[in-house]
Amino acid sequence: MTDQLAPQPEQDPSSNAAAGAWDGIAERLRAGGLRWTPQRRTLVEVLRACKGHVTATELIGLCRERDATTTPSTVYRTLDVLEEFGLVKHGHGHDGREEYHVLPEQIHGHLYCEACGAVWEIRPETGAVIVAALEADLGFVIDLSHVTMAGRCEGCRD
Amino acid sequence: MTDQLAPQPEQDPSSNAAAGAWDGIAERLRAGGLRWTPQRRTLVEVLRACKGHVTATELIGLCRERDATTTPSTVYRTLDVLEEFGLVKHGHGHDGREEYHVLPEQIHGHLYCEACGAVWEIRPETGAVIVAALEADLGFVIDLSHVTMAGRCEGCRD
DNA sequence: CTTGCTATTGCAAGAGGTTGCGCTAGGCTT
DNA sequence: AAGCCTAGCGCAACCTCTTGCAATAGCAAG
Repeated sequence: MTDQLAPQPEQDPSSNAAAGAWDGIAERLRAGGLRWTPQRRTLVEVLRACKGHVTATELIGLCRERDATTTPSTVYRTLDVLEEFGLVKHGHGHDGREEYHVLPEQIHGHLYCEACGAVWEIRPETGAVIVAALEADLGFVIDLSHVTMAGRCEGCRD
Repeated sequence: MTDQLAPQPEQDPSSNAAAGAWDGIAERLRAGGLRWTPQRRTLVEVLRACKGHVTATELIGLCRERDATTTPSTVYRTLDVLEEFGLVKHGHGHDGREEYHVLPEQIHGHLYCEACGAVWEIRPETGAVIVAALEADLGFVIDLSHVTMAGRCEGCRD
């Protein structure tokens, strides 16, 4: 189950780009009748320092480093709120566990190799082909980043 | 979160086709040094009566109807064994929960509409396009049936 | 039929995630 | 500066799934 051995793995060039996207949150929350609490502040600080993908468990761990009193339910609920504001987006890894995409700039899908455990990114052009195929078929517009598809990478198919 | 409202939902024409595929299991298990136990018998009886897809939770419930002493860990472990024999195949629903495909005759993917909750099947031809696109891109061979992709169906995209 | 090896079982504990509920405390109003 | 309304918090309980371990029971051999 070891990860990140892929020949062409997770590239994150403009990682924490648009870091300023977080700037107005306190105000944006209040504008919607929501509140800016210490717990939310902690989670947002953690997320600002994240690039790409994080699992919910990792986020809870990181929050606890800053505030040992962090409770899981609060983190999950805050993530739901942030998702409504478009600041994070949740998905499911190959095993169904939750993982969050921070600042989903460029939507891309993921492939998990069941044999070597590596995770690959689907190139945007290929993703576009997939999305187009489904739209042509059923008129369905999919969110390619919601799930990690499983299979076998080039080097692992017997 | 109600399901099965799709205009073109889950069709299962030859549902429990190849029901005979279950016939030799006891012997096949023994041939591999494994054992035929009452618990496995119960689960297989339940599976024989299933068509298409079932969640792990549903299976545990159905087993308990036949044998109230059924324990979850045994069911999960038996499902793993049956999967190695190709009799079932596990995947993950849109929310990451496990679901099993019984007698995976024709591999097909699923789409979940986040708005209306309906589940749609991806037509084999469309699935082939998707698989081909990924193979051409990265040489990756995916298992389209492992996950349920999420998005919005024709009637639900604003 | 009895014996013995070991695959399986059931239990208990634990990890990840969700939910209902009473109390706390943001933050707008006066 | 004080008060009120209610969003959000922490807790406890529950659900799904996994894993380690000791005891049980298939089943093949004698």
